[in-house]
Amino acid sequence: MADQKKMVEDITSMDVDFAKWYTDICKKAELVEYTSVKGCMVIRPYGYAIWENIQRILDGYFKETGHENVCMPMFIPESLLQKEKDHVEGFAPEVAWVTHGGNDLLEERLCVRPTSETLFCEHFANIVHSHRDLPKLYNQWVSVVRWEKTTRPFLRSREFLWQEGHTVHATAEEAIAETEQMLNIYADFYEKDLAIPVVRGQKTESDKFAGAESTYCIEALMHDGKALQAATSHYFGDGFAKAFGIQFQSKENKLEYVHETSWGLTTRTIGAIIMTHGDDNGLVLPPAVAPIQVVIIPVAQHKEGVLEKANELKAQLSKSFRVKLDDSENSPGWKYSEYEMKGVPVRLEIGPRDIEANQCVLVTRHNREKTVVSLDNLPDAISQKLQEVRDGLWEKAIANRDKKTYKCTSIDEIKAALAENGDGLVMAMWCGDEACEDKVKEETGVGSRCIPFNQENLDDKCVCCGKPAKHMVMWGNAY
RNA sequence: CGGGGUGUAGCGCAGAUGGUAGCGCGCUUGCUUCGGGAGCAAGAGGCCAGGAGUUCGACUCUCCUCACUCCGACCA
Repeated sequence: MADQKKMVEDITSMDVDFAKWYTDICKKAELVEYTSVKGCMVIRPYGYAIWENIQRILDGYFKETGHENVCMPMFIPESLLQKEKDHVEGFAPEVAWVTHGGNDLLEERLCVRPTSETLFCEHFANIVHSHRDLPKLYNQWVSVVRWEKTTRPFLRSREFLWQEGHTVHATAEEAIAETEQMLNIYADFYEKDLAIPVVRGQKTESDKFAGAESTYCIEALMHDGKALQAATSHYFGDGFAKAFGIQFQSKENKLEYVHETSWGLTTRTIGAIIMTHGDDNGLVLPPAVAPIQVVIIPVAQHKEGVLEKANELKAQLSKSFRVKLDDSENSPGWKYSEYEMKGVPVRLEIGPRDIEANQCVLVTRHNREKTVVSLDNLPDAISQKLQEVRDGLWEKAIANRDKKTYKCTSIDEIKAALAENGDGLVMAMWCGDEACEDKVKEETGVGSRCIPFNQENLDDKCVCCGKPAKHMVMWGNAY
């Protein structure tokens, strides 16, 4: 035992090299594998199972709030994409084009959807005629393609999975309410289900979605102090409606344009989970989306009765939880490390001594605490442990965010805070002028992430120019 | 897209001045083990990223391409 090996081999420590640590986790926890197409990765069964859980939960929230799923084509004719000027300008640099069908050159090239506003608009124009047709609350779970220059698993791939919601409404008020509702659904999902704290806010003019009137977002802080846009929700006003001719007859028999929204969340969420909760032993998954919530490790499984008991527990617990029993020939120690690497929230150890005493050992992943519990009322004990993991993750994430949130009233203060404590979220006042936004980024390296809904008056003056401040802005270095 | 780094067995790496490839882990089989990555024994596994040169001969030298990766710029 004295020359016991490192618990987990080949994971770079997160404090040594966070980026390397991240890719190590992605590969060693068997979430992704690279392919021969740059920037396009295989999401492996364990990684995809996380996504399936994310989908299942979110889709439930969408349905509860009256949304329906649809599926649009993956190709957009160039002429359709070009109907909204800002939109096409925003996306043109990163779209992939299909130019041939078989051996024949297409008359009009087709873009592989980078997002589907234009397709939805074309469709809405066809099906919306009367105020009785409104609202239309649609969503789709698909993949989109953006030809990114540099790529990273989950955080930036050329093809990624997401859901994009698209809705049209009779009034601006209704559309704005929808935008806010969806942002709150995302925020609750992140905070309650994923145990990732987020800041809700609005993007500045320069940072909003191409073609949107206003863009809202939730921003999360990763363990290394960088910010990550976790989800967005856009209000389009009637801009797209006018470009695409989406009109309806109102009760007053007037022809009016619809008001539109869109909102999305991507597989990047898996990256957020990894970078918020993971540690040097591997992944740590919030119970709500963990493909395996409880892993049962039989100890001395060759001995009489051990596997039988383990199977019995598995059958019992599978009624309430996602359970795996690992009865492979690997040693118990190997299994402990393996499932820690994979982030399984609760481990259940059962051996001859336990069976004799009618007990088992439960170990929570985030703190590796071991508890001996009775086999009576085991489901209750597990429920409690899963809740402990979720709450433990939340507290850890909140503590990290508090530690890395800096309130500053001058450029020098920003520089000093970042130099002293490393990357983090900088809260500072802003006059609303884009020149100041750019200058802060230039001088301190942190860009504006959003204007948080939760405003605090840190100062009367803009952190940059000293003129009267309009908002507190959250600044940060982002993924 | 700009600047670095790396491509040799599934993974991590070694291969001085050119001579046809090795180590650890993993994998397979057998036996012994089993409460924090077990031990012994016998095995399997390589177009040295790809292409073009130089050379009697290239993993090794030259050029080109590609991929991965890190740091910037940009983005979900």
